[in-house]
Amino acid sequence: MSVTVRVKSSGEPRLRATSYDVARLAGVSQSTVSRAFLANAPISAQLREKVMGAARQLSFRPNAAARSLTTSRSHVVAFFVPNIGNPLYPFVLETFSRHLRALDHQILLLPLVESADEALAWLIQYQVESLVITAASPLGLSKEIAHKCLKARIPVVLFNRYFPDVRAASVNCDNARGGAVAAETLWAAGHNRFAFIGGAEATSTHADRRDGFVDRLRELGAPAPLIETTAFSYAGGYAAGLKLLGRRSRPDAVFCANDLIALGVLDAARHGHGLKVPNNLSIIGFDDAPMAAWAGYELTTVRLPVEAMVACAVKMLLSGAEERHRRAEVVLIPGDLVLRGSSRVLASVMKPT
Amino acid sequence: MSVTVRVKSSGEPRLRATSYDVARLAGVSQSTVSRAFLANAPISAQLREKVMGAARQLSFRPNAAARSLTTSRSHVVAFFVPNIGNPLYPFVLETFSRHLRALDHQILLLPLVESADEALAWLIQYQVESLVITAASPLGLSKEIAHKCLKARIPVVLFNRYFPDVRAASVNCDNARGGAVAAETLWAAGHNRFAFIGGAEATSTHADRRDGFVDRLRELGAPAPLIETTAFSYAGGYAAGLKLLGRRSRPDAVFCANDLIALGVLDAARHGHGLKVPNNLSIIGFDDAPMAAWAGYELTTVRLPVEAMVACAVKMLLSGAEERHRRAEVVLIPGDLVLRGSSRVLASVMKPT
DNA sequence: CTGAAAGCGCTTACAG
DNA sequence: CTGAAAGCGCTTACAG
Repeated sequence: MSVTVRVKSSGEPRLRATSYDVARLAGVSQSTVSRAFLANAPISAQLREKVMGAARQLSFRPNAAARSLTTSRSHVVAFFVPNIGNPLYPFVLETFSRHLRALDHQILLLPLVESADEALAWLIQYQVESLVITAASPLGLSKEIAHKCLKARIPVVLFNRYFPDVRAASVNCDNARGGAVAAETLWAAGHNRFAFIGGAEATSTHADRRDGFVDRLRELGAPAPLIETTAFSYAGGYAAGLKLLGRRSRPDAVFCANDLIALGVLDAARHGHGLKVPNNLSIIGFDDAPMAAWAGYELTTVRLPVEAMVACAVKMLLSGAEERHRRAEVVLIPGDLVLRGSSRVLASVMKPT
Repeated sequence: MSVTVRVKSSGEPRLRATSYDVARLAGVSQSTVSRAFLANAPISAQLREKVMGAARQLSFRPNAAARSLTTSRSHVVAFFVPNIGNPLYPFVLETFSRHLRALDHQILLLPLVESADEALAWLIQYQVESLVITAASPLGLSKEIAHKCLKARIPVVLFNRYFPDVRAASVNCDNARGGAVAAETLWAAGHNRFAFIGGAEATSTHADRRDGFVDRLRELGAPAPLIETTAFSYAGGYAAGLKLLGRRSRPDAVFCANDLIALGVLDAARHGHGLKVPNNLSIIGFDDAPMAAWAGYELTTVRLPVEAMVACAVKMLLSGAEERHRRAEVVLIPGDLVLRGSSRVLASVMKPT
């Protein structure tokens, strides 16, 4: 005997309707109700309509847990977003949400875990189909999680991150190219005392942006830049900027591993050392966080192509489920330079011959 | 016959283990396996240990979908976060994540929906136990969603938002008190041409912050402030600031409905009108977003007590599940003023007699 | 196209 | 405390 839907006088169902309730109301079998909610099921338009009418009356929707149990598919993608401090990531998450909605997949947030094993247990418990990791967490946890997931046959997509020794799919901005463009831009503007201020050493974003910058400067015949490392944060950038710009021969062109750092450096230059930007110092960041466009900063930066990166990640996510034995792919998507006021444009403009 | 766990040569399970697999390996009944994973189930320490050992070998965790089906409890809380542009909300979400993890509840992100009915259908499909709404969306969608959820007996907690005509539980910063403190602070500093720049008129944050400010100024015998309305964003604040500060008799003290607006006004003052802050103009915001503390802004603001608000919201969430007939509660939690450089402190300091 | 029935992986009375 | 069995609400061969 199945549960009866009791209806209060006010008309709200007290218990949630099941497909049996809908079947009874529509005068069809339960299987037919089930088919009415399946896109390509064999069912006549007539019956489907009858079912849908009854379903509407009862506010019925197929129970996702039951569906997951029978199909062994949860349609759940978990997200591990340790870099919540980066103002770009809310937009990244929102973009993923939009893309995944179109494919009827849901976003479950991975809670803060203490170990990769705990994360894996959680992923298994919630029948997560795949995992998106948006950053390297300080303790190398995300790398370990990625590794264990792959071993457990849970597809992983790394967003703007990769690990040379973990064969997970990965979508990245072409960070090295972005660094190279920054180098070209600063060199063309007539600068000659360069610096790079990076974030956590172990991250691919740090390393690739730095290498792209350093290598291109060398190719151009420019002097080698100073290299400074700090936290991927405003406070980190401020501290590093304060220190770097206090040197005897201070740099006149700084490329930072992300916007948060660049904004900190910019404020350290202005408020800590009384420098003019870009007159005394050009600064270029990376990401194009919303604040980069603010009138108080006008930060020249390399824009992270979020939309294209997410579209690519989602494609990998879903294909990964089927061809999970495919080689791990690392995709690079070019990011455009956004020229704003924090960097000088032309050497000839600033230093007329 | 139940599914056998096949093990590859490399040792990774190909199919996920079930409680039957664990039972077989541990030499106990399947019910015992189930009990081993339940906190207060009747089971001897000895058997539990044996089960746990087998479970570890097979990387077994109880399937949440199956559990949800038998218990009719999903332990899933859905989040509707339309105000993703506010840099405070990533932290709000992170704080919720931390609090809910302790209670073993999961966070599922509500996708962008087109109607309240669509949202409700989604909530039913995913067996969501309760919904947290963190803001009013432009089209009044969140209000409608809150209303329909309550009718469908899905507990709703509004975060920093309430609707006079929807009896949902709600946790708020004491916005009116915050506005009053801003008024007191600016009046004590010797200002006398006040303005309030708000966001969407229909939101309680806008209305309460404005009313607290306006009312307290009246009580103090101060002149009534100009009232300006714009979008809850940096661009909105910048535009409003540009306009307001171009007036013949421009205000010398502005209180903004949130930090994003305040930061926009501040930049409009400095870069659009060449004004000095706080010499020519004091500005106070609301929220204490990370940027408010940046050296480029030093924004005086009322700090949203996120930790306390989230703790309270989580308590409501879980009690709401049981005492859903309780009166809708609107909790106010005081937020402290954070004095920084964007507001003058004392009249006597600035205008010595 | 339609319906009756088995089964997904759990929890929980029920009996011992 | 322990086990055998029913049942949660679906999907999907299977038979017609």
